[in-house]
Amino acid sequence: MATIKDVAKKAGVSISVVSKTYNNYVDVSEETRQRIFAVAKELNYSPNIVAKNLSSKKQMTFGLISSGVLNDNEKDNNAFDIFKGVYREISESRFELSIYLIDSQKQKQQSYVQYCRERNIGGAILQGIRTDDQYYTELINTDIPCVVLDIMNETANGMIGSVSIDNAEASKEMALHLLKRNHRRLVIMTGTKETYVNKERMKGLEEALHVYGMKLSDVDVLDADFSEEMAYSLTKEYLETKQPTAFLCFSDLMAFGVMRAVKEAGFKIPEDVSVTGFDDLVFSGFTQPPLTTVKQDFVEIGKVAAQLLQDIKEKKLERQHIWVKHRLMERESVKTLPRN
Amino acid sequence: MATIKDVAKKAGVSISVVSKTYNNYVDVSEETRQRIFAVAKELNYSPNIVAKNLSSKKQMTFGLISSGVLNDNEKDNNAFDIFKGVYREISESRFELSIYLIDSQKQKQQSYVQYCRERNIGGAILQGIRTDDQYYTELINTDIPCVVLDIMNETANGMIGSVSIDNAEASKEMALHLLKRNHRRLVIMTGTKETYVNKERMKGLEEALHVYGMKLSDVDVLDADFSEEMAYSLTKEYLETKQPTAFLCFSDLMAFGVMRAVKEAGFKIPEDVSVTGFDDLVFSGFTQPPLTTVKQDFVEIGKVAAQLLQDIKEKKLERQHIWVKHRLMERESVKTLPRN
DNA sequence: CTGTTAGCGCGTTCAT
DNA sequence: ATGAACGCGCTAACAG
Repeated sequence: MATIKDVAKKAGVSISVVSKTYNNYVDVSEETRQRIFAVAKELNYSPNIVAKNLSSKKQMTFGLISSGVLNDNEKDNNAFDIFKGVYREISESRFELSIYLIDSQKQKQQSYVQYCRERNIGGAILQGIRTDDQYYTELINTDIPCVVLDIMNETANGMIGSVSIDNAEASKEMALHLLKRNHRRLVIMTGTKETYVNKERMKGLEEALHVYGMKLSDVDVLDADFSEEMAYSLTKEYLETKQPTAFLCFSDLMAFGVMRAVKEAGFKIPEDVSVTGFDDLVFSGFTQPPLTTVKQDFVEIGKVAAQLLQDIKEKKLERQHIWVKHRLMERESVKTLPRN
Repeated sequence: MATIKDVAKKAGVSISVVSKTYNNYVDVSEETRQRIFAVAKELNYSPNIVAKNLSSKKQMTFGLISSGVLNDNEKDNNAFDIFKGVYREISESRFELSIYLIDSQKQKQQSYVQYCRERNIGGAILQGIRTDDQYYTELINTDIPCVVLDIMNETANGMIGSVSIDNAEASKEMALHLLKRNHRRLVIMTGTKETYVNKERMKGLEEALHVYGMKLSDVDVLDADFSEEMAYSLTKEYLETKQPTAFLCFSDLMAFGVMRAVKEAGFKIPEDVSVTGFDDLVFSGFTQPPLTTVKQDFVEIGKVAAQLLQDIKEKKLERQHIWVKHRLMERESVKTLPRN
């Protein structure tokens, strides 16, 4: 492959002139500029990014540190959609994208900071990372700009941004959706308690209940840790003694488990029991019946995260947290009950 | 971040000794070796991959050039699974992985060769690339080792490997599966004619027909270009005049389209019409009825491709093409007909 | 406008 | 067993 040296020699100039024309310096005569590009084309030259990266102390690559892409449930394509959004955005910028996928099964993972340092990564997007992850803490305490997803950063570090939908609001809307349709005997299938999203969704739920003069203690809360299987067995057990009118689930995956258990218990959805989800996975439009849920636009979330990271990197940061809009997808898993 | 220089200074040695200990040279005394690692740990040092890449003329990164990840049908996660397999394998090796996703919508894409050169990429895995892609031809004619998926390389270039299931055999098995169950009025829903996989599947089909004393002209062939929608409309139209006993589809996506059209035409699957697919998408286990299809293990394909690429790179290549085994997934979309 | 020089962080001879 | 010196391909002052 042709190097900058080859181009310089053939064009009869020094390498610095070549470098300058490629980096849009103004002090290169239009004539030599043209000549250099002509020679470059002839030699099939294009600058080596690796060398460029090392030489200019500028950092030109961003990292996407993501858990959940590798070992997620096969029906769960969220992490993948985020990846798509990030990739699209970054590929249209002048940055490179490096991917670091965490396999939560495997213990031996590398420090995120080390990962970034080794690759001269100038900023990272974190997805599916738990706040109690030691490497997470290590990373956000460095000067490496970060954008975190589904975590509200409590850190004072100005280089941290975050992106998510308004989980509390979305959850409130969904609860209201059920309440408005006269559902009162509700079961809430929640996810991992400690997570930011779960806390937010609980908050929204409480607000909705409050509107109807109810409290959290007026509904049953089952903790299924965002797991389809756990939701399935909890529901199965629950239905042996009680019969609620609706299950409000904090994820579609859990809703799938609930639906399965409800059907196996001999109930019809939504005639006997209503079910709602959260996320809007591809699957959710094809369940029987199609699932009413909150749509999160993960591709958009990824895209926005990548934009925010660039903004932070270029110091033109305006806000710390960006809300991506969600949407209530009304399908056929919810029945309107007669007013009692 | 600490550099090799810092470590050298603190350990009281020259940088070359540090470099050597990190690169497993034998001529470093065990004592200084230990000391260097101790200092490195203290300084939180780890070698800069970018610099390493530039300095050693060895190429340490592989590229995954993939079409279909970005703009594929949302139900189609094949490209993603391949990505997973490749990532897993590469991340356990000493190589880095660079991703290059092709958006077939956008015209302005960069030459694959240029992509590789700029990043000092030492080998590439190509997926979802068409053989009539000009950049494809350009790339495989260089000395850059490549592994192509679902393409049988016709090139003489020894640096090219390929991985796929045995499409002909799989197709034959599926056709036999139908024939054995006394289906004779068959409709074959084929994909893009020019593709390698389609040709192979046709070949297998013909072999199966031959076993039963039939020829290709004894069945109806509909070309749906691997598109769900096209399969849908072709089926719809077809069913207005004819009534076959089974549709053999060259992809699950097309099978979905067929199933929809069949149902809309008032037929039951599999009671009135049987349908089979190819790929085994996540969705296929959840259609009504669950789809009988050929499972391709895409994660495995990705993994094998990455292994093969490493082998080629390290010159210990044994074979050019590796077959990954497929599996016939017998579910509920095929009925056994009474013998006629 | 153009060229010279000095690195970036590291690997690799070649002496010692 | 260790170190000095050179270079990978490029950017970035600084001179001219």
